[in-house]
Amino acid sequence: MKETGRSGCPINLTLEILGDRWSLIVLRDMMFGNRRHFRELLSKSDEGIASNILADRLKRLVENGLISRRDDASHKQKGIYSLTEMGIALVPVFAAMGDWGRRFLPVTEQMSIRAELLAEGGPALWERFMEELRFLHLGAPKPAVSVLDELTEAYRCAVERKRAAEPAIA
Amino acid sequence: MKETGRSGCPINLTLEILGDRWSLIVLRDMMFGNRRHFRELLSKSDEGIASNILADRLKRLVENGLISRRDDASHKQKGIYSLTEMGIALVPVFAAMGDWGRRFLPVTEQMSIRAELLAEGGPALWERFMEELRFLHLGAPKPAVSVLDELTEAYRCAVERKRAAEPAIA
DNA sequence: GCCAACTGCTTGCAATTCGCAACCGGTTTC
DNA sequence: GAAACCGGTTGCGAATTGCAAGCAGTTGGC
Repeated sequence: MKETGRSGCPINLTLEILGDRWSLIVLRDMMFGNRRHFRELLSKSDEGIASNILADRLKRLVENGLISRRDDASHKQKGIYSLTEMGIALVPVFAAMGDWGRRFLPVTEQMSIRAELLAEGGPALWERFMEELRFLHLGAPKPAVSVLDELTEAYRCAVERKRAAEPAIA
Repeated sequence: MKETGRSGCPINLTLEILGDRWSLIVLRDMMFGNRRHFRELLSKSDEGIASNILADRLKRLVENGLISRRDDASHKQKGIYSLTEMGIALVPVFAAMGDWGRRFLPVTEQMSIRAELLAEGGPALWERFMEELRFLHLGAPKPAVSVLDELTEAYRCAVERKRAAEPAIA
């Protein structure tokens, strides 16, 4: 996590920045859940990140150039976190990790639907998704269709199906 | 790192297993450096992993099914660690991470040559590499050509070039 | 104008993990 | 017979983590 490592290997340097339990979780929520505020990231986290950890990771991610922070014009205390191009470029990494995880780990069906779609779509879909993230986070032109909407809708449907199939648990 | 997380998200589960500073380093050395013994992984590590950390990670990786351990017939004390199919399937993840790292982080030229080749080769090359890893680690048939040799040779050449260009440092 | 709810964090503290170094019994080599 | 090598283990101080509580300033509803 600290930049004290001595190897210039891409894998090593990547792990020095992202090799912990929470950094990629935060980025995942910003990317796929479109969470942009501190409280959003804190309270809507499926994994229950602690506020001090979240504050530390956001600071570190800003320092490392993966995200940026600006004040929210509508609320003097709110800050808005945005992905940078460096953060957006992690889409293929998430796609690869998600695909691996859904194949080998005990994922829940509804949580893995997005990973499945992303894997099926391949690099072409990733590029469209990245274009959309550039619109949402960097003010680039709005793409014609929303990949995020498709992923989110598929996830919502999967949750709905699950809920219908097991009403006792819900 | 502990499996106490509560989300069935593929990314989260992947991070619970691999989300630390060393696990992927160990796998990288086994995969790209063909290091199979404890001492090999310990002393030839560019990053200088500590022996207790290495022992812990190897144990955990075995427990999680990413690698396996068997005794070396040629030496009563040696153990041989092998990648499982689950570990070999991380090739696309390494490719994505390596490509991202080499684009956005201060990598050294010679260390990033393999990441570059892997990114350029795309899924077709990754599959050939995985086939070779299945040969090296799982006893599958030997492929006609060795991707690992190509990557290693390219790396060796890059080091050689570097050494020739800056003899004072070497 | 007033109060409750909400904002992004910070602080304190206990428990876990990390990183370093030294060490260990057994094995192989020379 | 000695030295090097084998895969780890142990001890220990430092850093990190996770949890809970708290905080000053801001906003929205009435």
